[in-house]
Amino acid sequence: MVKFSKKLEYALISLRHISNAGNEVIRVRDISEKYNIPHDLLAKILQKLKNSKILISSQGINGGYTLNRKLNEIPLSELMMIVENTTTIAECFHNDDKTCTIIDSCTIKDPLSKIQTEFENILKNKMISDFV
Amino acid sequence: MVKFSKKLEYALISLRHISNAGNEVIRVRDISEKYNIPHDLLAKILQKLKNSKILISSQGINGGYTLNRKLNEIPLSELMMIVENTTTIAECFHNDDKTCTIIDSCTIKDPLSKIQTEFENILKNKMISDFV
DNA sequence: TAAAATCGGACTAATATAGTCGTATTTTAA
DNA sequence: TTAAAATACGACTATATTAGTCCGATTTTA
Repeated sequence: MVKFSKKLEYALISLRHISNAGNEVIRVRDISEKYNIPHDLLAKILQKLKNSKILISSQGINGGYTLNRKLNEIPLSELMMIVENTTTIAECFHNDDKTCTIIDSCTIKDPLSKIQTEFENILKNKMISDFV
Repeated sequence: MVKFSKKLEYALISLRHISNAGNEVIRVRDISEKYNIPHDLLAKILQKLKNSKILISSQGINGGYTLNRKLNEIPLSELMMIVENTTTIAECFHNDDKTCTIIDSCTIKDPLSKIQTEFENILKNKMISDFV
């Protein structure tokens, strides 16, 4: 069955928590303990969110994370890319003005790719705020 | 990344092929060879489709499969359940007439379940014919 | 009756996900 | 100034899922 990953769930839980905390700086440990998420695993997920500018981090003894972008402006697809290290599938140029140069190797032709493409389009229109 | 399985793809390819063949009986070997799909694996997938009444099989030397239902009447979600041995997620009774009896343990509360539920609703409205 | 098809359980291999470990760096309060 | 506590990050291990294989049984018909 198609499943969404734990990493995605941990990211969503964290973003909700940090978002609800307003300007307060949130430590990895705070989230890890409250929601029973492995600390090291969560730490890496939040690092990725920081590297992609969704969170802001501060190191040191009073360090932690705060939000850098509004959750209703971040598509779910973007979050999935970030936490799961995947790149977007190739854009399809097989459009009306006949600019497609990759017809021979076009992956959209097979059924699974059609599903995958349609699915990813759906995810682009779902914002994180819709789920937390 | 969320991915759809090879089994689902093999099922879709097979259904398209059998559908296009009209009344002709199609052998596992025909599909297996034409699309380079492992024979034994494909055989089991088609067996499942037969057990769930999407295909009709005949055994023996001239045996094979034919279609039993129209592809535009089979939701993608149903096909996924069949080929991947999964059961549907629990129906949510948390509806207007307040008949929900599982609020305390309701899994829809966490973000991932919200996504999963929405996603499965989408799949119910996509028919196999939309993808093959 | 032999060939060729489906039937189906048990098994193995490959891949992806989840989680752990160790060490470095940064910051700040005592 | 130094110890504590936080993030930073690569490498590693464990677990779960998916993909594929193997082998024998049953069914049908030329």
